[in-house]
Amino acid sequence: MPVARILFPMPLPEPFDYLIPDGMTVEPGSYVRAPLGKYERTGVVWDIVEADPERELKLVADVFPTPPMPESMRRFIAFCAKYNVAGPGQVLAMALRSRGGLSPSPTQTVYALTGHRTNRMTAAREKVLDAAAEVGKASASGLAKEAGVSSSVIKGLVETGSLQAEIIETDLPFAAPDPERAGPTLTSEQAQAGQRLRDAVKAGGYQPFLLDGITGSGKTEVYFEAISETLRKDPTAQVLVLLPEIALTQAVFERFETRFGAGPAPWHSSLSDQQRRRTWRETAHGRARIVTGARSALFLPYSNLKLIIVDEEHDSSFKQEDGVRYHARDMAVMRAKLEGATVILASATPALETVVNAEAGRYERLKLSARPGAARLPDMSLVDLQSNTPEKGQWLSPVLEKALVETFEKKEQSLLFLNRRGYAPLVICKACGERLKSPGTESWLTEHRYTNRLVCHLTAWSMPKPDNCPMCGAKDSLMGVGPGVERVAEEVRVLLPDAHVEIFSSDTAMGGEATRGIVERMAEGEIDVLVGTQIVAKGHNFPNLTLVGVVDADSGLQGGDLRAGERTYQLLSQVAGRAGRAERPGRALIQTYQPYNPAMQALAAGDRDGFLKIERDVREELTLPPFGRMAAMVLSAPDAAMAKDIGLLAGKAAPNGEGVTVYGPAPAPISILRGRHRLRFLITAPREVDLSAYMATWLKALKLPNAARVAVDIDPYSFL
DNA sequence: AGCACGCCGACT
DNA sequence: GTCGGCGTGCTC
Repeated sequence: MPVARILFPMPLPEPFDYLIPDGMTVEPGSYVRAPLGKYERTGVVWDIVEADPERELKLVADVFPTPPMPESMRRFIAFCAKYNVAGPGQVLAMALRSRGGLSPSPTQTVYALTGHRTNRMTAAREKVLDAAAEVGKASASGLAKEAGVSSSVIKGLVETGSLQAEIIETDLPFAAPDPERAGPTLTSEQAQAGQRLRDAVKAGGYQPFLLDGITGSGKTEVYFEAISETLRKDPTAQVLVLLPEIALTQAVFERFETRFGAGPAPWHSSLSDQQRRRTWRETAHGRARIVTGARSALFLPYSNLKLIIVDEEHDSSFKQEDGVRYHARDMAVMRAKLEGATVILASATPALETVVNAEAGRYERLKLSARPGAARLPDMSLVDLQSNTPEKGQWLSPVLEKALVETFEKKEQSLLFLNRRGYAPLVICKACGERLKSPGTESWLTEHRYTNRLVCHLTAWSMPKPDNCPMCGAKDSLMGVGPGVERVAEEVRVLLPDAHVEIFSSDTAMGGEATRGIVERMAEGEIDVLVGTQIVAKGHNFPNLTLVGVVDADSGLQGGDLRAGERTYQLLSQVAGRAGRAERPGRALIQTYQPYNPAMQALAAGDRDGFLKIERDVREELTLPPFGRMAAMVLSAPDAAMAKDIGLLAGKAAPNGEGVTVYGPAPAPISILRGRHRLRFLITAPREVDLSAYMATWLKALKLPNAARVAVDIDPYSFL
């Protein structure tokens, strides 16, 4: 008697066994319902084995009409669980993040004109027929609302035969992209890279690429060639394009639409339930041919995934930092391997890990070194703040001020970059010296003048700015310290009273609509100086932007983070790359107190490879990633005493491992977060050690009180 | 994950 | 005497 082993999307240690009732067709990968405890739940048949006739088992209740999850996907889930030290069920839960996707689309009744006019017309009926002529097919309530009448009028018109009811599915299939559509004319360099990708897709099988092209060199058009070939070669093949969440904009959607005549299926955290189940269902049935999404789109149940593109592959948003902690870029490469697919990692500033993989021959490197047309990379120069100090209480050096004035006088645009939201990143009391913190954390409150509130950027907690110091009660003693984008914008407004200055940060650009507004005004030249955070670094093209000023280049270098230098280099070169993308040459001024830091020197010289070489040597010397492995274990408890106890407990439980070094426990850099006291271990090992297995053994040996929590992070990025 | 079972403190 | 706090263990 065959038994279905069903994996549930829960943190259970293994799949559970169920009998398959007579007449039910179930295969490995089938999506099923089965009784579990008190309720019936959805799971996936992991495999089918022979039953022990002695065992009393429950029966599989139902099978969904969805194509079974392919074996490659099940193997991917198993790998992902093992590698990232999570339960397979927890990983499966990421793949089932759409409630309705397993069932057929819900339906809706819509009404359309039949062309027949009754002779018993009334004013209300007239209005409805007019509305129907205008909007086409619509629901009864929609039509009634449009016409400004009650829905009983619709009912009457159906009875007289003027309107006809029609049942349609609410989740429509995505329009099919057309691979034969001609793309833009490519430069010879682009065409060559594009042809290499086409050849790889034609040959089939696992083939990893690093598409290494400077900002503005047309990486997108080149990987569009690979997409086109994938769709053309196999009419059921699917393509996944992973993008940083922040880059999933209307503009990107439109680029796909222009190239392939149809937009991609979207997947990201702010989709509605309806959009989510639509993309999920269409992907599972193989009807969505191109999916663009944030990191979680990697866990959609593609029926025939043949190409994965990780755009901006160096971007740290591909690292998931809670729940199952995984790196979508690394998992994408593994998924491509299991699917026998082509994978393209694209970036102007590839991660050191990726460059090392390319140099070792594990990835094939394709270089794009020129900007098409007249566009040139901006001239970069460092502004040494030691000798070029801004006036007290200001943040723009005389050199940068002069450049801003010149640019404005030439009627060109400037962009000032500062990765700090709000007005001031710290608020202190002049009377008692208190630094205002968010409750239950060690994190400082940021002053926001725009809303007149004090905000915690870590927990999003906020309060109106009080008149009196909450500690000593002194009146009007609270003072914002340090620069935020609001304060820098204020400084520019004093410097250039006639200029139109705007702020671009996640606070001013809530939602796509406001973002588009700012981007459009900037593109049309209505804004003279844009002061922005990280959000300005991505993708936008502003033809008249010729000056980029980096207000505080050093801010990213602090914190003792393993990748601080690398990240600073990537971010700043991306920001600087915004300047001079059309005919006019651009320049970038980078304000720093550390002009001799290798990252700064490399930026000024435009010597990315030289910088990577220094980084590489340092990491190799210290056997840090990618030359060694690293993991973190973060423990938290509701109070300091328990935190100390569990730290000792966990330290004692650490197993011995060949070559493994355990550092800690140390207070986590943000040691109190949301009222919980946090400790951290860092674990390093040589490359050949299976650090995942080591961490799993440690976790198993660890018995902690219920209030304590543990999280394992393989290859941590954030050191918070 | 969700839920039941169970064992101790404060209430009609 | 019961109601309900959340620690522990189970779900094929």
